[in-house]
Amino acid sequence: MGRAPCCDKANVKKGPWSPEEDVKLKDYIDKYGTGGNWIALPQKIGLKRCGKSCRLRWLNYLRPNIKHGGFSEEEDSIILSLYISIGSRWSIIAAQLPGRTDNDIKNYWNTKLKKKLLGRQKQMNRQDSIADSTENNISNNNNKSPQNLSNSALERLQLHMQLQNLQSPFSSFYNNPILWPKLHPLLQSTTTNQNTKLASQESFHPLGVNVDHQHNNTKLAQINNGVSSLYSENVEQSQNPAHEFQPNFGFSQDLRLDNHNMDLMNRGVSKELFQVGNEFELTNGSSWWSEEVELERKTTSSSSWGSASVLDQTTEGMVMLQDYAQMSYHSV
DNA sequence: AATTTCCTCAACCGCTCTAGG
DNA sequence: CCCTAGAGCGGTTGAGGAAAT
Repeated sequence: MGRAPCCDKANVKKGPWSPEEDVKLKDYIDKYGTGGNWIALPQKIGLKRCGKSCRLRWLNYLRPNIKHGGFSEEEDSIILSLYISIGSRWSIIAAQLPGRTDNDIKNYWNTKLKKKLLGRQKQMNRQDSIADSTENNISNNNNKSPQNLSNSALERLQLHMQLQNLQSPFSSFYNNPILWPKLHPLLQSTTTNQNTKLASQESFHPLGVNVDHQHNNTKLAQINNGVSSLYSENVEQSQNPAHEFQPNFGFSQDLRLDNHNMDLMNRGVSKELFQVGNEFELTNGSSWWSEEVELERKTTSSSSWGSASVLDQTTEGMVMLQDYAQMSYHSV
């Protein structure tokens, strides 16, 4: 007993779209819109296609103002930063890049950008192994990751590692993966803040390109309109009476958000998060930070290391979450 | 020139989420 | 509340082209 198919597979055409099909679909949507019902749409137009297929074709290819290929370095930066912060939430990442589709970004990441980065990481690793083979052995043994660590999370950790290595190659914490999962993120934050400050003092671009910081900061600041300020202001403020804003590298805080949201997810309340101005509020009226403290009090540790969760659902047209991205390239 | 291997990206699959009855 | 249909999303696949042998 499986799930009922969304359409009659036998009478549905699959595979690449012909130009005629494209024209039919585009003309219809241009004139009448989707009508809010993709499933019914192909029948109205006389297309032997699944509604989902029509939707995908429209969103990824036929929709106006779609850009294909030719990602700029700025786009690379944004993708990388958001990937590190929130993982493979392609639709959210795509929302930050006008004209780009989630599918496009996903493909670009999987086929090019990731390799570009990991290529640099291999270079770094080779240098490291010459410099310190002992430490690497320990590290390799410890790299046998917990099975509950998703690939996405691992990849993000790897990228963090790379960023940190490139910036601060001798940072023992980042070279010692065994430390990561064992520390509760809340505890981790105090440790990593030191590294964070250090790391953010130098200009850096993981792709090895020159970064126009001013430009990027402007762009990235636009992205940074939600959770990061939430986190930095609510949390850092509580820890730092002087309320000194520290641009941060994202590692610890990101993980804290992950854990927080994983906790909430596990409790089935994450859907109830809403963005209220610069802070999130639970529907019961308590701030998420107070909720976090409460959760922290109740739970001894959080074992979930799944991919990041970002608060993204709001009503139509509202752009959500976003941030996060305690962008890597901020210089102080 | 022929064959094999690698790479890219459009499209599909199956799952979760959401809204409406 | 519960159920269901449709929308949306992320992971995966495979056809076709490019590069290597």
